[in-house]
Amino acid sequence: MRDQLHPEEIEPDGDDFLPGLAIDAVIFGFHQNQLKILLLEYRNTGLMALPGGFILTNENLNDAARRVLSERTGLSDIYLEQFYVFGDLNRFDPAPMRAIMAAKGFMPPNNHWLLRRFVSVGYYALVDFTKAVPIPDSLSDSCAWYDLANLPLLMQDHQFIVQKALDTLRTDLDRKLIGFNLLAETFTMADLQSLYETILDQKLHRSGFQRKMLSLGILERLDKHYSGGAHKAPFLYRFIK
Amino acid sequence: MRDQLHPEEIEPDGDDFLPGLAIDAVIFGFHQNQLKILLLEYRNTGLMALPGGFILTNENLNDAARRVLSERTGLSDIYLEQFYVFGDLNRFDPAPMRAIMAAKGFMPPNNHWLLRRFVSVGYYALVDFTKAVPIPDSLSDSCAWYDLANLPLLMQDHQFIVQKALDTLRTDLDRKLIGFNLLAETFTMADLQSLYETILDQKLHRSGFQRKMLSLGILERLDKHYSGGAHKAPFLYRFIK
DNA sequence: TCAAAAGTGTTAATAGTACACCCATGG
DNA sequence: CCATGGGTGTACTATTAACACTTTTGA
Repeated sequence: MRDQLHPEEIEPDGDDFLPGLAIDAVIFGFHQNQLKILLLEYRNTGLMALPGGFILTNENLNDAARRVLSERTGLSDIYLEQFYVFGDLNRFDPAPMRAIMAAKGFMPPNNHWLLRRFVSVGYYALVDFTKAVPIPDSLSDSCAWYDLANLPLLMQDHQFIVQKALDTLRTDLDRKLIGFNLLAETFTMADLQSLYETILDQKLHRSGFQRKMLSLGILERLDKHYSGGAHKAPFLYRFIK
Repeated sequence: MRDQLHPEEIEPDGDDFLPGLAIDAVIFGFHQNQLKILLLEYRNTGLMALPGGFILTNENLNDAARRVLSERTGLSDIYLEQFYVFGDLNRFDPAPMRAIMAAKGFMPPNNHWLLRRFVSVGYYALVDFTKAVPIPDSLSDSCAWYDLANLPLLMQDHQFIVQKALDTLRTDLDRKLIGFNLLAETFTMADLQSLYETILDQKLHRSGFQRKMLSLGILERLDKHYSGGAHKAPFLYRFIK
């Protein structure tokens, strides 16, 4: 359900927000050949959750998602995509949220708006790991990157949401030019291939990959990158805007 | 926003439903080589709209969509897919809904729940045209098929929703085995090709299409179909379950 | 026997896979 | 001068596209 509270969200009516509707964000980053996502931790409860938020009554849904993303990463202009709406009744379980609020010393009434049923719109986002600055929300104690391959136990159905986001990311990888949003401004072909291999969880052929990427006509070749390694220096590339 | 009202929906609080959340359904059918969708008409207002509905407080989101589909077509086990959530503020315009209710002799108070802002989950559905029995909802005067290529003016952003559904249908056509849900139980290869050509709005090569479909291994060849035409009788096919 | 439509075959073009080769680089 | 990684070349294969040929059907 939800995890991010501003002071006004503690109020029992939640009048500033659309009722019963939330956003859950699976924020992907890529670092040292590993896919990572941002998770929030509620220390006194042991609960971990996806970043999320609510929609202001005078705010577009997609803008609310961008706001959540920006609040958790400090970044704007993030690649963002809706991928599914989670609306099953069995998501409804007020216990974790009550525990989280209690751990913060707030005892909500039983009819508190945060303890009601929520339908959640899932978004996935792709950010430059080196640029993002994870920032906890008002109810969580930490916001940090976690290896997708080695996630801790997540509250509610957040594990399922992550899986669905990853599935969507994989099928979108061909059709959209997604890979580039996870890399720094310039990168080598090996960086790009490693990203693709990590997302798809399979090895790709080096020469074929190189020519396929170049044939797309979306890469600009820059100077060579001298890493200090004892081998031919690879070209750097940049995504043509 | 919304168009389908049960008696209990006329009540000003809408307590039986999740507040501010609706479903809009783009229901595709295929007949005489034309893609069609179901539309509702509100005669006294001149307004036309997509079928839609709300989510009961004790109902799964996807089940609500299935219910709406079933109520408008008389069919169950319909192919159904979420495709987008429409949550922009500029969708919010209570005038059409007020006009619709007024035309039915009901003057809603200004704070009536149906006149508030709605976020709408878009679903597209694929149904067998010959089996569906279009049924209006309690506020509309007709429910009928309309040529996608020649749609009337739709209320609010429903034209945009249809376009987005069609875009999704096209990109899904390869990845999922979608085509078959729009045809009768048995069909000729020409029927199937015509369906694909209509959805994609482009000509396909006959022999290539035939072999590609057969190579998928999902078609069962049945008896020949003698149409009375002065030409070779085509085989009928059925989708292997 | 003819025209129309259906099924299959043939070839060319294209894209994808696998592997090989040579080059640059720093130790 | 060697090991390593990088860029490109080439052969092979699978898929797709384009067109041709043959068969069936009812008039």
